[in-house]
Amino acid sequence: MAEELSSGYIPGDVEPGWYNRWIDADCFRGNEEGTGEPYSIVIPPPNVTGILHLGHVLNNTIQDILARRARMEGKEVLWLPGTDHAGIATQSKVEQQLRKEEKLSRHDLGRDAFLERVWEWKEKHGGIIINQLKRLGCSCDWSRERFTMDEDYSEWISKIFVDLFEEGLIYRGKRMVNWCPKSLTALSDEEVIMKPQRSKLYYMRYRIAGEEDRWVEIATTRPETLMGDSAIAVNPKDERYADLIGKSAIRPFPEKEIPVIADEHIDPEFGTGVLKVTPAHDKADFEIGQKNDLEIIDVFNPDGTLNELAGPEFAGMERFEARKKAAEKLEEMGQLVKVEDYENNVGFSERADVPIEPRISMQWFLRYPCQKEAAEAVANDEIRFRPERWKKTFAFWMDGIQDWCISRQLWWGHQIPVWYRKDMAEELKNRESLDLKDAGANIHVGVNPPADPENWVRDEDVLDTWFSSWLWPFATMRSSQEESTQTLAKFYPTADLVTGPDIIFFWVARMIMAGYRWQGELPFKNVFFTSIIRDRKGRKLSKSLGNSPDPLDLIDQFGADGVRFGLMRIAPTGTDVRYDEDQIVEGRNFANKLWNAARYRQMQGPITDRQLPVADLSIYAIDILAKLQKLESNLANAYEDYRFNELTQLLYDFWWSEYCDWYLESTKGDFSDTASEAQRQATLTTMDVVLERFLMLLHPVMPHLTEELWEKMGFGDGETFLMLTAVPEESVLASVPDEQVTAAQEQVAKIYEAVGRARNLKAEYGLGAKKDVRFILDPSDAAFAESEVFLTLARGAELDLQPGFEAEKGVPAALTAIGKLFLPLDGLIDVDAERDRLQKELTKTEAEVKKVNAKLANENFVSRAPEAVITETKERQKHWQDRAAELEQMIANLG
RNA sequence: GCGCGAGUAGCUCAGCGGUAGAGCAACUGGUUUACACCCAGUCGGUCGGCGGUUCAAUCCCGUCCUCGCGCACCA
Repeated sequence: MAEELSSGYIPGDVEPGWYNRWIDADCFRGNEEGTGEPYSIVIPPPNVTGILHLGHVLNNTIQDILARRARMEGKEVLWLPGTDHAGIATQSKVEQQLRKEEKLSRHDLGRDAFLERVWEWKEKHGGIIINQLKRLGCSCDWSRERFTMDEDYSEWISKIFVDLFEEGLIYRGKRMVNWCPKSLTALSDEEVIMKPQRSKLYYMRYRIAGEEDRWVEIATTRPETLMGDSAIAVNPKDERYADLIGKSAIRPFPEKEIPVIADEHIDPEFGTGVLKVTPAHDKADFEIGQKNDLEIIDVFNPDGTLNELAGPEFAGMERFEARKKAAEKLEEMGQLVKVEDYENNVGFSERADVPIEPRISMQWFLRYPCQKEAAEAVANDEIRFRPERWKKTFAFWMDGIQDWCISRQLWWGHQIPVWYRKDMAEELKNRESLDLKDAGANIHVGVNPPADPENWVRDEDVLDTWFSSWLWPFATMRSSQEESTQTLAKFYPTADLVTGPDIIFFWVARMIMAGYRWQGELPFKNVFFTSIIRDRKGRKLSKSLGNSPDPLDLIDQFGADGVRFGLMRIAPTGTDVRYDEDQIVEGRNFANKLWNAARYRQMQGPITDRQLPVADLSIYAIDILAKLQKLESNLANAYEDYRFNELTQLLYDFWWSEYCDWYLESTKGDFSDTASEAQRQATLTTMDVVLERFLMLLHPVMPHLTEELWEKMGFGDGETFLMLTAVPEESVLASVPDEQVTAAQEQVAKIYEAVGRARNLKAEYGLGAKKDVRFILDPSDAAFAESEVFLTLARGAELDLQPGFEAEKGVPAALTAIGKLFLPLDGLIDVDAERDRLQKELTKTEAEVKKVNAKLANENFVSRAPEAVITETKERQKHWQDRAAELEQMIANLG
């Protein structure tokens, strides 16, 4: 029921209450038995360890807007939420805590005890981000919340591993991988970030074996790996070194004779044109090694320190320490020629932010399934990417797709469902490769463990977290045991996926392939890519820079609705977003503006039945209703194109400018003692119609505030929720003839324009605040009858209609759309000031005349431009010419 | 190196063939039937540079400059 509004909107008093009421009433439930057209989104699962940052706010606000809009279109909506287990991030957080608080490593605890700790940690902190999403107002169906380590979900992981293994797409092999010496695990190519580094290029010389004082010079950035050199290589076409091929060089330490070989890969232009070949520590070198059957000498330990193979003085030394030491040693031996500054790109571990080591190790790899289907679906727009340009990025990656290293040397995650027979385990572990044809008596690959587990040992590794996320759209809707479910039948494929372009390969591409592989169809129809939020200086938001505001602080300060609205106004249309707190302030201000406009309405009397009295509608009422109608169609277009900034701006402009600044102000006279009851009722009804419809339109963006006003104003019946109310399809102006609407809008536009002129005149003469001024109008239409509203808006006491009025010299005047307007100033006439003012306007007008004349004087324009453009230009010419003539006359009259 | 995107008012950004727009900031003036988280007014732009297409270019094309991003990578 209607309830009085306070003078300022306090979001903190309103928002949490509404969220609880929605939850209690089960408003977010996606009903698989519902009859409405289905609309579904799966949330990009945030890390269970994570806390909300602005990127999440942006992303989830968009999803919430889409979900709420769909509900109000009468659709059956499912927004399915959840979190992922974030293997490396979570494990290292718990390890860190363990080290700090108990001085223990995970190995001290052992696998099972450690995992128990992780689960404890998850129980304690895992709900944080979910609660933060709730505070934002996200209308997720929490009854369906999923976690990638849930039992059901985990079964899926084993199942797909087994499927892919049996299909021959998963294999184990000894390969060069990206090794993170800090997290002590292999990483996929996607988890390596190339960063330019200021390095040094070391020029060193190796002696040629069997020759008197002959040396060969080699340039390298990594002298610490020279102990692992097993050859040096030159380009076969490089004449400088042709005679060396087949000979040997002496590796300085540990001293050893290594062959000089020829390989096309070597660029004669780079450095000295000679490459030291370290097959164990460089991807390219590894390949050269394979081709030439070179020895692989791994001189590193997994943690990035050097081992005994590097020699006793290097063993145990950290890799960058060893770099210095190796250079010093070469120097001492007289084999360091020079050192140059050099900038090169070095791969860093995305999570641990340390340089990765290319390292040979035994890992599981996946050849992607359904590549063709995925590539085609995006190429032919069955799955639409927005903005479209990401299609290209996707296609490019799909085209050069590499096998995916899916094993991780971690404990937290889905353990690989492979068991080795105990007595064979060592031998199998070291086997160069392993795949389908090796399975059988000694290797068990299955969802369930072998029947006699005591005779088997399980592969210790876990799977990449993304190996679980790529199943998200369907594995959240049915278990691996079920053929289908009602939920899946109703809501799969999902409609929209909202995510960042930074995970287009990590997640989006893989989900598409998984969708085709296990569901036989695409997982979503549209992908909307948001972008990265930066600060005003264009830097990425990050904790270490301290430029990343805590969204919860912002919500406390400005309200969730204010944050949502503010962020949407700067939402990306394809590029990065520059975050600016002023925008959030604007969001809050807008909420307050709406609140107060509702409050004003409330002060004028009880709510009406919202049946427009067509015969009594003023031109201003018709105008605002027409603008509301226009707003609805503009909004529909903006939604169609996922233009969130535009739709927010449309809502803002309509309400603040069109409704509050103009319409609401124009009605103030309707509530005076002299106004008729019919007039008053017509205005109140118009206001109610506009406000009610506007609350519906705004609701997806500002759910709490709109729901509150809906209730407090008394629009609902006290039982239903605005969020579940369908927006009527019928236009608010359906009962008014089009010609009448057009005529009213034209007239109102003229009056508003003239009001602007009048205000301007007042301000120019320092009377901006005065209300008792008298205007004289020489009207262009003798039937002019809108004096009252004109005076309300322009704040004047009298509008004296005097056709053909001739002013005294120096009386300020302005040309308006409704006629020539004068502002008589008793005894205050300043002829010079008025002349200057008019002259200024004349100058501007003449510039316009000149522009338009030039255009019409151009024969090419007149003969080739479309008729409509020429007509319009001629009209404009007349308009400016008339105006200039009148201004000239006015100036002449001043003497 | 290849590809993508951006450069419009002091700031954050819209507009993308036919009279350059908003909000903030600045300045002037204001308590008026809600709102100072407010109201009214003003100032402010060779739309990154240079060419081209067109009757007409901020918008299309080419090229260059600056910045950001992605991919690849020469040790």
